[in-house]
Amino acid sequence: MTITQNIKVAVDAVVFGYNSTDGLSILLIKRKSDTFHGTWALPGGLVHEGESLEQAVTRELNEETGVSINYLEQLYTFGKPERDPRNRVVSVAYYGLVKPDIFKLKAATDASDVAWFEVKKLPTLAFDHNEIISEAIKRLKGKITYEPIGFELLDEKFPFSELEKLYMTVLDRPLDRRNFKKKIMKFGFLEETNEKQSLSGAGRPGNLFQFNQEKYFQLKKEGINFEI
Amino acid sequence: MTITQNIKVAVDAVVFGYNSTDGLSILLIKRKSDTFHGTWALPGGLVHEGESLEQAVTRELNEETGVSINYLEQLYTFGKPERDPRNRVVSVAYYGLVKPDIFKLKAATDASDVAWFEVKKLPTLAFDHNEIISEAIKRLKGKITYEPIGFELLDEKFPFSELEKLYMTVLDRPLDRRNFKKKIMKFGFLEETNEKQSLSGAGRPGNLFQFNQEKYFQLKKEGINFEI
DNA sequence: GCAAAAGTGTTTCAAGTACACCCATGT
DNA sequence: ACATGGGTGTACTTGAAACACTTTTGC
Repeated sequence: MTITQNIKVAVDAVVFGYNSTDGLSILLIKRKSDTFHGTWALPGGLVHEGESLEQAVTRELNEETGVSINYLEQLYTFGKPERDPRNRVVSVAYYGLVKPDIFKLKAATDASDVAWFEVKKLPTLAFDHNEIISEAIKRLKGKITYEPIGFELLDEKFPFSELEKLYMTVLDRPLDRRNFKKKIMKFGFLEETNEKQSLSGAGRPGNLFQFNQEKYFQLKKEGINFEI
Repeated sequence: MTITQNIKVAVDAVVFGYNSTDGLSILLIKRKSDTFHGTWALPGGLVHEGESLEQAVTRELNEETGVSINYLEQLYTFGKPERDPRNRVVSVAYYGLVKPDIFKLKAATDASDVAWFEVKKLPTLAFDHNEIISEAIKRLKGKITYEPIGFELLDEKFPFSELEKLYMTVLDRPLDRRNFKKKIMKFGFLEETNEKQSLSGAGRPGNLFQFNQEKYFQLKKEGINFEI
């Protein structure tokens, strides 16, 4: 019954960023170590002795990419014996969402070893990272329909069309503008401001909206259930 | 960057059994090792080097309880540094469902160190196992509403009322008999047989039904979505 | 014959879906 | 003036919810 186990525990992060022109993107890093050298991979690494899994993800993200995360949730744990060719590594995958300013910022700072890739144009990744990403996308699709986490990918204040486009992008299907707005506004946690969007090109500028999280939590406690 | 990590990887299993008299129950074992000696806990243990996480759960369940599982799904990974007082253990929790015959069988064989506990009458458990169970129940509640996994807790053939009671027990709310039956039967994967229930007491015996899994998978491919 | 459980339809109400025209701005 | 994107309401259809009496069996 005395087993000397030598399995490493790692975390990996699927970080999503969004804007209406590029769609949904994922943050990747180019590997520097021998295994899969030069290959793109998810940010992540071994968990330290004294830290929680969430702390490990946050730390690794900060070390490897410099981004700080806005919304973070555990996704799934990947543990096939052969998933790392060197030794046995069990990886607890997380997925996270960042606001557009962080998304934009890093796209600029880009030192060619950290980059955003549109989910439609992902390269082949190291280890089982493509599989992890496809699970993350599946989860995001599901989650966004019954929890209003979409706001975590938008600025504090945003035109309504941005939210609509986001949902269409993530769910990968068209949505009726009027019906979508009716549904969202009925919940009561989205507030309309008086400010107007500063549109880049032509078109009528729309009002800006903001998500009221406290109101949402309150409504949730009272038993509303958000669903798209 | 060379970190000598000494974290152990374990698996724990929340195994659900069901019958209409006792309701929903969970399989627990009484601990024999020093830490938490004599305390009830979830079956589980350290993952071996060459096996997958699923294999580890199945093996541990077999070694510790003798039950073989019918439906198994990863739940969540628990990794707080202090969750095991001895050393750092990250535990990948699974939940599983067993058919009534296995549920019954083990209740009889019971050597007082393996037992079923009704979810309403759980003792205080070792480690963070109470927390794991409450997550498992939450997940089961959610899952059973959008995937027909309830059948994994019933016999091959069962009276319709069993399914109805199961849903009421798990969801912890009343359901209208006629509306529930309408909804389930509309999907088309539940088949009515000519056999009749052999009722123990008084009452009109009902027809037995069976779940047609192939038909369900086919319908799922064609894009139905089950939802209660 | 009475208690226990199963079987069965209709009506009402709420939510989902489909759909088209006008408005404000930039060029 | 025209191209671009934003804003808005109604009619129709479908699904959800509420609801009560009859039938078969054991005792």
